[in-house]
Amino acid sequence: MALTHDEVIDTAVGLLRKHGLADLTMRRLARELDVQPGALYWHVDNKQTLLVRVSERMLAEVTTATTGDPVADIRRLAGDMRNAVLPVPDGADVVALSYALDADSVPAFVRLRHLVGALCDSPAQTSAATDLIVHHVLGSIGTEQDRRSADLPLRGAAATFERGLDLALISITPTAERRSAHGS
Amino acid sequence: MALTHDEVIDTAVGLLRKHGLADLTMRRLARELDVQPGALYWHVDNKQTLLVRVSERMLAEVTTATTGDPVADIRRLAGDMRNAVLPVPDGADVVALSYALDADSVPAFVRLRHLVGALCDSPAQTSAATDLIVHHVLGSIGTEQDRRSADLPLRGAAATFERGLDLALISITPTAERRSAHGS
DNA sequence: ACATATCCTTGAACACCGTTCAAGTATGCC
DNA sequence: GGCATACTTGAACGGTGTTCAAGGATATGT
Repeated sequence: MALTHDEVIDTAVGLLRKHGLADLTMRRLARELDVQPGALYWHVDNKQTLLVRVSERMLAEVTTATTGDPVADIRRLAGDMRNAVLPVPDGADVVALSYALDADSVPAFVRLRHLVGALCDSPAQTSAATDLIVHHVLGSIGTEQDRRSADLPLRGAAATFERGLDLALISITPTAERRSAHGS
Repeated sequence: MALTHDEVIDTAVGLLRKHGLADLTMRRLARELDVQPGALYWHVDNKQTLLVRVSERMLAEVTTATTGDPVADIRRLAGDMRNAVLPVPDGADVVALSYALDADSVPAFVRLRHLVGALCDSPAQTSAATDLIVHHVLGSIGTEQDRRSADLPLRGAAATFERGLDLALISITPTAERRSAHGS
């Protein structure tokens, strides 16, 4: 059977999930597929674009339902992204690259921007708030993964993630709701 | 003359500044110092810790004066960090690693945390807000650098950075000041 | 002045890496 | 069968981080 683009990407994701970026090499990937390294270059331009595809695949199934409350939806979407990326070593780095290079090709990012837009007055504010949230999500995950791979303790990473996300959300929550939620 | 730890780090910073991470190799660094690659390992444990030292050196001179207004100080400190890291290709990646592994050894981070703490009620909130700001600063720079190195347009990166920072700051600005600044 | 101990460098090797490309093999179509 | 298109091989090119026995330099003690 001939190799498939999807087969290459899926195997790459599997390799990343199991061993991290250091072991996701073109040669290792070729070995995994019982193929010579050169064969991969028929299906993929180079390693960088392969990583972008890997990132898209990692986030492909992050598409939660809408509840009607945009703030709750954003919180849930961010949490789902974290759950999808955190167990994949070096996942945050890979996803950050694809956010920079081609954010529009990742449905999860498009949806996040849409949800944030519903709470913002201007496109500029929507961009700034979306960026802030994405940077926080990917930054938190990245820090956590860097520490994990260096065998350093993680001291309540999940709670810090949620708290930071809440702070980011405060800035785009309508003032009325903000005051009522202040005491919690 | 014998090689010095500082000389190695300084040359590494210069190399990173001029050519980016791809050209900051142990061999290239050794060539720059007219030395065999093995000699570097007397002064540095491995490449990862070398990068952490490089990051510390990059941020070493980011220590602005205090004006009395913590919000203004934070804004200025964040801007200075951006100015220090942005012109160094792949600088954000390198700094993110050192924030994850050893944030306390970078005075700029310690100072930021101190300033944020002055506006927060609890240590937990201080941690979350500091994380949020650092993630935004490094995420913005990282996105900008990734796009630059891929020859993609940058569409008002500086303005988006400032706006995102303002949003993050809203969440820790005392409510009274917040209402008065809302109309701008 | 000589021996010793510590500091630092060399040179070579090990086991990898991403990428290219002419030449070869399959596969489907007329 | 012939032919074009789709895909793979095998080998090479010029790199990479890291280790380590061996050796050279340098300072200290006598």
